[in-house]
Order: sequence, then C-alpha cells, then structure tokens
Amino acid sequence: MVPVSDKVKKASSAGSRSLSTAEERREELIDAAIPVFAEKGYHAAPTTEIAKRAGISQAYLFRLFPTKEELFVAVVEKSCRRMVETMAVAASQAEKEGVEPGDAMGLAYGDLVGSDRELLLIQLHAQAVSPAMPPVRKAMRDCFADLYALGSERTGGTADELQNWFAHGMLINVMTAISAEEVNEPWAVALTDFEGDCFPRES
Amino acid sequence: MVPVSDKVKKASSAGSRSLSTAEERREELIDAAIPVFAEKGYHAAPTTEIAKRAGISQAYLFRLFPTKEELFVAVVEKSCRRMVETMAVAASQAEKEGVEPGDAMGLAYGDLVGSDRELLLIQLHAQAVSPAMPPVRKAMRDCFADLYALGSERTGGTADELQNWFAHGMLINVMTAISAEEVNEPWAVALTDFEGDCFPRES
DNA sequence: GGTGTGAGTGAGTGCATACTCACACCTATG
DNA sequence: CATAGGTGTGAGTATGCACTCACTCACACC
Repeated sequence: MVPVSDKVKKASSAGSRSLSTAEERREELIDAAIPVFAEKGYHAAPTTEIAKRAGISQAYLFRLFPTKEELFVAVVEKSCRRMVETMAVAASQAEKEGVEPGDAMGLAYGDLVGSDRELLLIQLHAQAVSPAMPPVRKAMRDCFADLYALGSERTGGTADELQNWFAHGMLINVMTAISAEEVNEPWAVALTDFEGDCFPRES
Repeated sequence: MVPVSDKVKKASSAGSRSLSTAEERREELIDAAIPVFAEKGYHAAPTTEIAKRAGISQAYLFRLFPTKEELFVAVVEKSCRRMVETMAVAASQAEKEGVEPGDAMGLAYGDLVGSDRELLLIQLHAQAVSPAMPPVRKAMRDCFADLYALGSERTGGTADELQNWFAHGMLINVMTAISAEEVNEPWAVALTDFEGDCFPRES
C-alpha cells in the first residue's frame, strides 16, 4: 500500500556497521515492544523501557512512532499477523498429512498460546483497551476477520462450527490468563481440558 | 470470615444526617469505582476521579482502601457476585416456568452483558491484569469457580457442556468489547449470532 | 572539501498520579 | 463536661510518564 522508498538499504545485510533505515528500526522497535506490552499492558508499559530494550533513545522512539498509541497498534497488528501465519502453516501441514485442518488448527492454537504466551497477552490487553481506543478496536476487528477467513477457507466449516471454534479459542485465552491449569479443582480441570475435539463436526 | 464489627449502624436508615459508618462508605465507594474502572481499566483509572464520584476526599478513599489494588479487587469481587446472582435469579425463574435452565442462563448472560456493560468491561480488564496482579487472579479464579458451580448445579450439564457454555460466554465478552455487532461482515455476523442454542444438549 | 538529508540523542518540561500527614469535626459514653 | 475514638479533609510530596527541543553525527552526492 504505502509506496515504500526505493532507496537501497545498505547496512542491513553486511558491510559497514552503523546506521539502519528507519523502517528497520521500526521493526526492531515493535519486536522489542511486544514483551513489554505483553507483560504490563498498554497503560503500564513505559516507553522508556521499550526504547531501552530496542537499544535506541526514547526521543528516537517518538520520532519513529509519533505516539505510544500508534506503536501499540503496530504491535497488535504484528501479533495478529504472527498468529494468522502460524495457524495457516499448521493448516497447510495438516492438509499435506491428510489430517482434518480444523483439528490441526485447534491444536495449533493451543500450542501457540502455550509456547508464545506473549501473543496471547497482547490479545488480552488489546481487547481490554478496545472500547476506549478506536484504532486498537479496528485492528482487533481486522484480526478476527483474517482469522475467520482463514478458518472458513481451510476448514470449510459452517458458521456455527466456526463460532464454536472461536469460542473455544477465547476460553483458552482466558484460562491461560488466570493460569487455570495450575488449579486443581473441578471447574479448572473441566475448562482447561481440550483433549476432546474442540471443533466438533456436526454433519 | 472476617469478624464484622457488631456495632449498630445508626444513620443508615433515617434520623440524624451526617456521618456514615466506614463499612457503608466502602460499599458506596466500590459502586462509584465500578464505572470508572470499567471505562478506563485499572491503570488508567485515577483514584481522584473515583473519590469525586463517591463524594468523598481522595485522602479518605485511601483510608478505606489502603491501596488502589485492594479497591480494584473489591470491585472485581462485587462484579462477580452481581453476575452470579443475576444468573442464579434467571435460572430460578426458568425452573418455575419450566424452561431449560441452561438455555435460560445462556440468555440471561447475553442480556446481562447487553444491559450491564460495566460488568463485562470489569471482567475484561481483570482478565488482562490477572497475570501481573495475583490478588486479581485469585478473585477471577473464585469467580469462575462460583459460576461453574452454579451452572453445574442448575443445569446438571456434563463437563463438556459446561465448557461449551463458558466458551460461548467468553466469545460474547470479546465480541462485545470490540462492538462486533456494529460490523456488517460475515465474520461479525457469524460470531455474534447466538440465536442457535449456545448450550446444545448432546444426550 | 562542502553541503544536504536523514539517523540518532541528552537533557529536559509539564503534568498526572498514588499515597501521606497533620489536623478538624462529629458523637457516644462515663 | 470531658474525652476517646471514629469520620472526614486540605494541602501537600515524590515519582513516573508521554512527549519535546536543540543539537550532533553519519553518509551520499557534487
């Protein structure tokens, strides 16, 4: 969309150590911001800490992203992209192996939030601030749209089935947020047991 | 649990206008805090505003709740209690009318988050800060335990059915957070359409 | 060598916020 | 009446934060 500058990037691959392009720095900054926002949430995450982790000054952070909100939106978008990609890969692999893609993506989601807790936490924080931050809300809606399209295309499931699939995804998120798997009570066991097919075929 | 003071409350019902007991004030304070936390989340909600809404000084707020965190936990607990009560009432009413309690509670939940958006938002914010705030996490776990017990007792559903029920509840939360009902795209329609029984009986 | 442009920063500014402290005011009881 | 203890506050303090500004430095091109 945005007409990327046709300037050659120089120091990216090798050679003279020193300045990066703004675009590269922006990407590094987003990666550095993800764990901070994931751990503390939007309001409690200080831009100073993000800048420090990225290895740049806070002043430069604000040149790359004019407001903290814009940085956060970029973080949310990147997290969503990562999620969708991971699921797509899982679905493709499942198709090759002849496994039901719906099941594969269900499992892939479980693995995803299990291994990459940060993505899940970003989702959670983004949901929470969505009502108050329209750009974040938009990013979340786009994320759901992409995920739904992917699920629909790969599984060919009905609307009801996809709703089920998403519902269980949301439950996984919440249970992970409160670390329900550490609790040894009936409710926790029941609500975190995803052994049973979480994408039941009804046909 | 805590040995409540057995002192008689005096100015509560009628008579001499003036001071309230600390317990009464605490309750008022929680009620005043709910909309503020709901709208802004934990970190962005200023105690000054909460105090102002409650009609007391900020200094007194901090006498009633030594830390903001403790106030927030009280808010979360009260929200949970309200939710559980509402659902219980819906279930009882359903029993009298011979309706399936599971369905009734499903509908009751939908109505609840539709009419009392604040409760939903509190849940969302509490989930988001749970990983970083153990007391909030505990409150959330207790909330799920109560809700699960209620659902189990009233519907007699299996673990799988209850898991389904919770999963759809979580989906409602998230869709409400991003106001998906305002969106006119397939994914939004599919994920917000709860006409079909969201508590399918499988037996 | 000179010059223009973009990368990058040290050192702030101003404001909001959680929490404190010394004090005033009710009111129930002896 | 005195006084003890609970209710309530005005006026702070200390800190942390988003964001800014004036400035330096690296590099590409002439």
